Amino acid sequence: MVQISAAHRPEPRDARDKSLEKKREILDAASRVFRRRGLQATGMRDIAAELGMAVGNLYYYFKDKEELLAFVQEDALAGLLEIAARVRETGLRADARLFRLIEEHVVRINEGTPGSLAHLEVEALGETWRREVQERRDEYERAFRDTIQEGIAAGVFRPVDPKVSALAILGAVNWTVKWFRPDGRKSAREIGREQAELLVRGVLAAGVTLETP
Amino acid sequence: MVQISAAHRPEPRDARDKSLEKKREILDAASRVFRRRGLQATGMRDIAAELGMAVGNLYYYFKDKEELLAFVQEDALAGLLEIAARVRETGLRADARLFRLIEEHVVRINEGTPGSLAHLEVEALGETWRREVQERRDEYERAFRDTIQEGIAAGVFRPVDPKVSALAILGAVNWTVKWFRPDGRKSAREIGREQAELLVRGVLAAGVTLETP
DNA sequence: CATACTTTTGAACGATGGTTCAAATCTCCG
DNA sequence: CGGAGATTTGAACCATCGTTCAAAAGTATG
Repeated sequence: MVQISAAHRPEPRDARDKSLEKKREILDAASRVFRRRGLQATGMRDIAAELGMAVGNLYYYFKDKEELLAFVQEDALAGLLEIAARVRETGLRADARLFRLIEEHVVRINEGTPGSLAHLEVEALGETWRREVQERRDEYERAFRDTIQEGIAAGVFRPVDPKVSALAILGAVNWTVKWFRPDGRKSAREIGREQAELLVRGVLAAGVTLETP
Repeated sequence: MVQISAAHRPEPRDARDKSLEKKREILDAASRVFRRRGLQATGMRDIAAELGMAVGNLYYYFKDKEELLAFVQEDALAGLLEIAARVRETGLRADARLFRLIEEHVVRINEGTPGSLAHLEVEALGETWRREVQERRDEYERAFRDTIQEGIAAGVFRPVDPKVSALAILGAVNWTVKWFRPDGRKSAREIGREQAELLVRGVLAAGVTLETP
């Protein structure tokens, strides 16, 4: 969820909703352009052009480029965290849950605008925002680490280092944004499932048969 | 290897070597700054500062920023391709070779300056140079794809999609540059070996025992 | 030394990008 | 309709970045 810093403290309800809605529009447009042109390469003017509005107007909704960037990243991470929560609720065995985490992650970041890949470049943020975003990212990584940890405890996974394994997995899936093409041979879901199979098998203990959801 | 376009066509031997040596120095310095500040974020002035020289001097050795960038990337890829060739020569079984490819890749891009991570951002290059660099990168990716393919043919790997698997592996290992810290708990080699074990096991056929070099 | 060359310098130029702001426009409610 | 706020505009400002260039410094050779 996006945390709104009401710049103008408007009347109770209507105006506030209107403003929030507009912020959403801007975030979505920014996501779209980021994906198309790359994060660092897109300027405020590009984002404004995508919306058909004047540059200056962006600054009515966001303090500066960094704040806009941070919001986009938090937004993307919020979506992923929601997925993680849903997967956890299934109560499936660790391998099946890890499988799903991977599959859904690949689908999410590669199709549909709200996915966005922006959170992959935290370096672009200044000290203040970076911590904020990184905290969320750590939370998301923890979903992977915990699942791996639980799998080890349950004996379905080998005794790997949960941190290194989680980062290997996240690296593999995040990398897909660099080469996935919507008009390619395979869908995001197909690729997600293939990668899930590879990566989950990589941590599976000997003698255990993979449980795929 | 770096392909030198002798800008000034100097006398036979000495001057040429001197110039080449200087180019090396610049490439190394550029690599260092890129790693520290990020690719897009570093300017010509930063690179010059790293060397303690004036900005303009860079343009005596490289036509423009793009050429410098392309050379850094080709340089990094050349190092990786050399590793790939050496691994192939070992004649080991496919799983052992893939293991080594992964291990050495992680070591190379994470320690020592000449490793560099610059080749991860091909988008920064213009049309002309991009093809040049991408061709080399494809060649490197082919080393992974071929090894996987051979493993499948030999029955040591499951029948995975070599392309998707290769990209998953490369994603996992390339991602290490985003989180590896030289002063962390584990060395680049340790991390490389752990990831190699995870990733190779991921493609291993049922019943085959991993052969680690 | 003197000469011819390579190498280095740093100021300056033009373009671009983030940002500001006063004015114009829109939106609602009395 | 009128006026008070919210929203939008776009020109202008300023810093930065890639790049150029004429001049200075260095280096080797006769």
